[in-house]
Order: sequence, then structure tokens, then C-alpha cells
Amino acid sequence: MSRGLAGKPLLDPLTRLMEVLSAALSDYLGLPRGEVERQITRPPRSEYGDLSFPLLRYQRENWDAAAETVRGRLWEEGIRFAGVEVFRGFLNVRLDGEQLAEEVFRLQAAGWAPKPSPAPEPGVVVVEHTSANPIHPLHMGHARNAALGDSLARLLRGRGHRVNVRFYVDDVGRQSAVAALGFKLAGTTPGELAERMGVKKDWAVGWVYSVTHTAMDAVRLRGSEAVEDKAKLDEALAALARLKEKGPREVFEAILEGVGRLEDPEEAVAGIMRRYEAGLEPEKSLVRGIAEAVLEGFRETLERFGVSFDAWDWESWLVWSGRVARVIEEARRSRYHIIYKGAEALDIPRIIRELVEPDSEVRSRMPLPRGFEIPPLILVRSDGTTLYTTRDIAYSIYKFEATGADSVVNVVGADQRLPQLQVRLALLGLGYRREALNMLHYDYEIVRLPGRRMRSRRGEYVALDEVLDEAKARAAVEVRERNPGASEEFVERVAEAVAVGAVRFALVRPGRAKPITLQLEKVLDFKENSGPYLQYTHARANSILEKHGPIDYLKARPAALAEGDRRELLVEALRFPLVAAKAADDLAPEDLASYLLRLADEFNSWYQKDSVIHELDEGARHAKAALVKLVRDTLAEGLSLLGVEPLEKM
RNA sequence: GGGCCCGUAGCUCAGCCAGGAUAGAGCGCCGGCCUCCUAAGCCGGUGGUCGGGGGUUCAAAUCCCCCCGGGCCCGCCA
Repeated sequence: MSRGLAGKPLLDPLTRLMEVLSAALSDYLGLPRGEVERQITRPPRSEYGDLSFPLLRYQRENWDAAAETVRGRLWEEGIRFAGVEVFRGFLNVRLDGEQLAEEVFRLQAAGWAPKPSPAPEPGVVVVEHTSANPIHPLHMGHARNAALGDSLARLLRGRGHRVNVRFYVDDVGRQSAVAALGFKLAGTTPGELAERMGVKKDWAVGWVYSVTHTAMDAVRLRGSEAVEDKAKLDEALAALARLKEKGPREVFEAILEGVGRLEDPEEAVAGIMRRYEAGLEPEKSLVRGIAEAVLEGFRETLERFGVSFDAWDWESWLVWSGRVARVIEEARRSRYHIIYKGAEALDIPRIIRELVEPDSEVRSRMPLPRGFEIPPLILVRSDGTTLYTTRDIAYSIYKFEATGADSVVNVVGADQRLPQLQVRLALLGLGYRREALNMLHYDYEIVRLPGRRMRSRRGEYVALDEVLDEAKARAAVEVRERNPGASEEFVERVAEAVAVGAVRFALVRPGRAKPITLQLEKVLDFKENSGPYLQYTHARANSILEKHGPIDYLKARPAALAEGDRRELLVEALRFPLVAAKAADDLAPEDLASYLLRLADEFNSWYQKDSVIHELDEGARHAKAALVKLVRDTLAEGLSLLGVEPLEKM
């Protein structure tokens, strides 16, 4: 971090203004600093000012006194302003453009670069994300999870928190056992099969899993007389017909016949689960081997996608290490332990009555559905194996213990709301109040295919690998067109970055509560409102700077940026530290995405009518170059926080 | 049956949590702009009963209630 002479971090002018303004207003109004800060916003029109506060919510009169107080405070702090006025109840502060420009020149000369305003109280944050079952390649649903989770991690890091990113490998569940059964029947391994099919290992496993799962469905449904089962059977058979075309015939037949020959396929799966949980061979090596193979594929895809993890946590390890057993022991000693439907369980309704309802802090941080009774949570199956939720309780505790985390963010689909809540309630019941309160379910809506859901079990999904390849192919065409004679290496590198940028941006920009219908043409549209648009704008700004050469801050004339469009662009770029900080605090990468689009729009509009390198006045030219540098560096940092590579040339 | 989420321009979305200043973008469509810093761009035009109704308020897209439409969840699955 660049520091000033006094050893203090160099603060950008808007972060400083925010600090002074919120302090002044919170003193004046007697309100908590945080509340004031939350309400200080960008005014809807730039004529109003640079920052704005809705005074009328707190005072119906005497607005001039508030303005006078703020003026006095800014004065004391040496912040020059062009105006502090109350207009229609809003207190608007407009900074002195010349001083702003001077500040920027000074900061840039000292090596400062835009970044989120530092968090007042940095903490340790765990972000768990993606955590796809290791039985098929990552599809676009997982990609949304990864894009969100990784952006959150980058944002939180940028804000100054210590972030620990974890992937939970769910190898103990039924689905892994199904895949294992498939490979057992097929008599092959993921590596062998992948080579034969000419695909990544995760794809090979995905195919075996879908075939096996669907075959089991078909066998089960065959015996049924119910009308709806007949329809389901037809659907399963159709899915099998499609799957048949995608892999080696003999392997397909071997699985199909194998499943048909089994007396009780469900019991075969359950048996694998039991033996795997117990850590017995050969199931242990079989299931592990499959999961490892898929993870290899995940890593390859994720690396491409710009996503990395600090730790991979194996669910099986939680079982084998005794951590799950410990949770069950703790449950047995707990006053909330009951027998429910003949199985060991936690009395969730009682936990709610005794630990949630009387505790206002818990109530406000763990909103429960009203009028909906959450049933007791079963911890152990009758056959002694554990349930996913039980293991998740152990994992939740582990995430805090292993990292010393202050808070844990779980990026998990919105369809998991109830189980996530159950885990938190269970933690509360077992005495892990701090953990229960500081674990957050960051939920997001699913990615749908036009007209239907993606279904891994039927092999009906659009894999992230395919989308990236398609995007890359399209990008390569454009890159070649725009850069005649460019090396293949350049085309390759830029196309890949554009592809990743397009996909990641498309997945992060819509609010997470919005279901995304995957329309490839939209994801692959590199026009305005896209990742590539931002990369392009960055490249354009970069190109100007290259042509301009080094900026001489002694020559740069601040007054050249003090008014008009240049001033507006300057202020907009300077908002970045505040915007990024708020996006981090709100866990809202989409807010950063919107901001970057607006900044790029303003830059492009300005670019069109005001030339930099053709500016005749030397002082103005260096000043404008500094402005371009500010915009370029801001876009670069913002894009990086979203995991989109800022390209220098494209 | 109950709970949660979503419904804003032809299409995709922002704004809603923390009510206020002329409801914003993009795509599409129509018309312009490359002897001048990257046209993945820019400028202009087109397009909105903020799902419907009621309420609270000086003020509602935003808060509350009811209704309609869509999705998800209510398992000894994950």
C-alpha cells in the first residue's frame, strides 16, 4: 500500500470527504456514523453536487444551520468546496474541481492506485463456494456460484479482510455412490474412459453418473402401474437414448445390464455408502478415485475461469476424523436430543422456542419463516450412516475452528434455504451461538435453460467448459478481424480473456435473487453492458496512454479538469473506492458491475469529443492524460475485483 | 395446504433492504458519425397503467395488507 509522509495510507479525496461529511452530520444530528454514511449517496443529477444527504428525513427546517456546520468542518479539514447547499431537503456537497485534480496528480505521482476504501475493522472471513458434487463437470449453475463466490472473495480481500476461500468436496453422499456403482458395473476407470471418449475426466464421470442414475430410475419405474410413473419412465428412457449416443456403446450396455441384473440397485448404492463412510476398501479407493478425477477437471476449468481456492475440504475426512461423530455425541448430551420417527434428531421447534424467540439478537439475525413449523432434524439414519445436514453441521464448526473466522459466507443456491437454516438452528441448539449468528447463507437463484431446469442426473446441462469454448471461438473471430496480422498467440490469449470476461460478467451483473435463463446469444454478446465492453474501454484508455507517453505531473494543469465533462468524469472515477467498499460490505458484486458500466459509458462519451494526444495546450494534455490514467486504473482494479482480466490491447 | 423469492419499456435488467430531487441502462427498431487517441465505440429518435387493488405518509416502484401470475422449498436425498 502506498503511504504518505506520515506513514498513513494515501486516502483518495472522496473517501476523505465521506469521512469528514459523515462525522460532521452524525455529530450535528446525533445519529450513528454508520446510519449517516449509508444515506450519503451520489445525487441523481451531477448539477446537484458530488455527494448528497437526505436532510429532510431528519429535519423539517433549519437546513441552513446544517449546511453551515458542514462548511465549517470541511474548512477545518482543508477540503475546498465549490458549494454546500440544501436543495429540496437534500444537503449537497460539491467539491472544488481544481483541488480534486491537484489531489489526483499528487496521488498518482506518489504511486497511488485506486482500490476500495479500507475496512475500519478488518476481520477474517471464510467464503465457501461452488462446492459442486464431484460426479459431473461444472455447469452454468455452478459457474454462477463460482463467479459470485470468487468476486465476493476478491471484493472482501480488496476491502482489507483476511479471506479464506474453501471448496467442500461432497464425496459421501448418495450421488457419489451412484457414480461408483456405475464404474463398478462398467469395469472401467475415469482415466481410461476419458481417454477413450476423448474428453476431460469430469465429463467421463458425468456421463457414467447420468447413465447409472437414469438406468436406476428406469428399473424402479418399470415395475410401477401408476400413470405418472409411466410418464416418468418414458422420460427416463428418452434420456437414456440420448445418453447412449454420447459414450462407448459397450460401457453403456454394461451399466444398463448391470443395473438390470441387480436384485436391489438401491441397496447396492446404500451398501457402497455404508462401506465408504466406514472407510472400507475397495469402496474407499473407488469413490475417492472418481472424486479425484472429477476434481482434476474442476481445477482445470476453474483455473481458466480465474477462480482459486485456499482449501479443499473433504466431507469424508469429517466423517473419518471423527468430527461428525463428535457432533452426534454433542447432540446426545444436548437437551434438544430426541427420537423422532424412530431416529436420533434435534428438536428444532424447541430450539426455536427456547433460544430464538426470547433472544432479540438471534431473532433479528436469523429471520425465520412465519407460520411455518420447521420439523425436527434427523441426524443419523436407521442404518447408522449420517445425513448431509449432520455432516454440514460438523463442517460449519470446522470452518470457524480451522481458520479463526469472524464470519463465514456460504455461497449456496436459494433452494437450500431450509437446510441452511436448519444447520444454523442446530448449531444454536448445540451451543455454537457465535457460529450460528455469524454464518451467512449467501443465496442465489438457479440458472435455467430456456424452458427447463438443468438436470445433472439426466445429463441435461450446459457445461461451463463448452460455454467458454464457444465464447472463445466467437471472440477469436473478432480479435483476428480487428488485429490483422496479429500472432496466433495474441489472438488466443485475448480471445480467452474475452470469453472469461463475458461469461463472468454476465453471471455476476444481475442481482442474485433473479433467476437467470441461460440465453447463450446474450452471454456471447460482446456489446455494451458486457464484460468485453469494459475490457475494450480499458484497452482504449490504455492505448491513449501509450501514445501519450509518460505523464509529467509538474506540467499537468489542474484547472483543465475543474469544469464540465472532464470534471464529471473525474468525480465519477473517484467514486470507485466508496462504491467498491460498499459493494464489499453489502456482498453485492453486481453494484460494482453497474458502476463500472456507468464509468465506461461516461469515458466513452467524453472520448468521442475531447482528444487527449491532439490537445495543443501542454498543461491540459498532461492533465487529461492523468484523467485517462485514473479511469484506466479504476477499470483495471474494478475488473480485477470481478475476476475479469483488464486487457491492454484487444 | 404452508413458507420463501421474483413480477419495472417488445426483450434482458438496475433502482426496493435504509420512502424523497424529471423511474435509469442495454438489446431491438429508425436515422446519423471512422482522411483525427481502438466503431466491441459515439450522437439523436422510438418505447414505461413500476403485475392488480387497498392502506400508511407531507411524499410510495420503494413500507403494510389482500389478490393474480411464475419459480423454489417443505425427505432416515443432496
